[in-house]
Amino acid sequence: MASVVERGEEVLAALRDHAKRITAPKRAVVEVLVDADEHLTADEVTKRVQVLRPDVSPSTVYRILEELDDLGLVLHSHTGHGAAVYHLAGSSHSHVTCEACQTTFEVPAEIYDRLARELLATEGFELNRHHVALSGLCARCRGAQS
Amino acid sequence: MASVVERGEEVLAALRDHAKRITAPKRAVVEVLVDADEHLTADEVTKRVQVLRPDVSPSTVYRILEELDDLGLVLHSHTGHGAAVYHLAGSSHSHVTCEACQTTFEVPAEIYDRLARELLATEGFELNRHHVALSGLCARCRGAQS
DNA sequence: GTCAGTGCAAACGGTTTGCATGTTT
DNA sequence: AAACATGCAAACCGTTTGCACTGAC
Repeated sequence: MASVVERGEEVLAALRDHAKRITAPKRAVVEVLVDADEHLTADEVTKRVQVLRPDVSPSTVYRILEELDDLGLVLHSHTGHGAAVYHLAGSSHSHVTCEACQTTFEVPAEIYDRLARELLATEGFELNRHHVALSGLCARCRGAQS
Repeated sequence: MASVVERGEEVLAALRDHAKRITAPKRAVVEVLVDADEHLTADEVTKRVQVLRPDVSPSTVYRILEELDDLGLVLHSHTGHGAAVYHLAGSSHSHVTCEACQTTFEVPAEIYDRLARELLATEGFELNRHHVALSGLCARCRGAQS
């Protein structure tokens, strides 16, 4: 596993390779994403970026996230409630979001394998494992149910 | 399979049972949903309702859809792009949405069964099969890819 | 007559965009 | 210097809400 610094450098190198300019806001966004353990909304990314660089604007963060997304360096997923969440591309994973507490969890992408195969075989539908988070109840909220 | 008229009456009866009032806008929304073959966004429902009753407002349609949803008479699902889609509750189904053409398709809920079992066993996560639509490429768009 | 339901308009959250300015190359 | 990236503010889409009024019961 690459170190945090290495991952950040990789991302910046990929930007350079695609003839994108390396700017202070981009460095900050990449740093925030590399350091993030969880999945962050654009707004959370913005807030963390602004700790480092107070005058980076939300729209710039959106534009940077979109650029990184287009290059496949970042993935976003929709949770069926509220804002999309972003994270660095890397290990193949999928998401599930708890309808009660709104937490998004990663689950191994392999769990989708059979589903993906069946969808392809029966419907000709090619599943994108990361673009939406499945919805349901997490263990904790399931336990806490009234 | 109940006829279109019967389904509408069932829904209205359920409203009555829950001490909800039966109003012209509600009748129109139910009629639109019963007649709809596809999955409709709130906006599409509104437009169709307004053919019957021009001064039903969008907010009323949202409120009615929410009421029907709360009572389990209507289901909505989020597609990872744009507006949520609504349809009458009934046969158990799940949805997949094509990222290219934005069409939402129904697929048998049983396709999710193994996934649901594995999520429950390994993560303690209880899948809600209808609340989000899986994302990917439909057969047609997969073929048309450049 | 009462109260739930409605229409309207305004607010909302999340995201995108136009434009003038700033910064990387 | 040229092109791209940024900040700001305004627009945008989908949805929700406050309020005064209407209509179902």
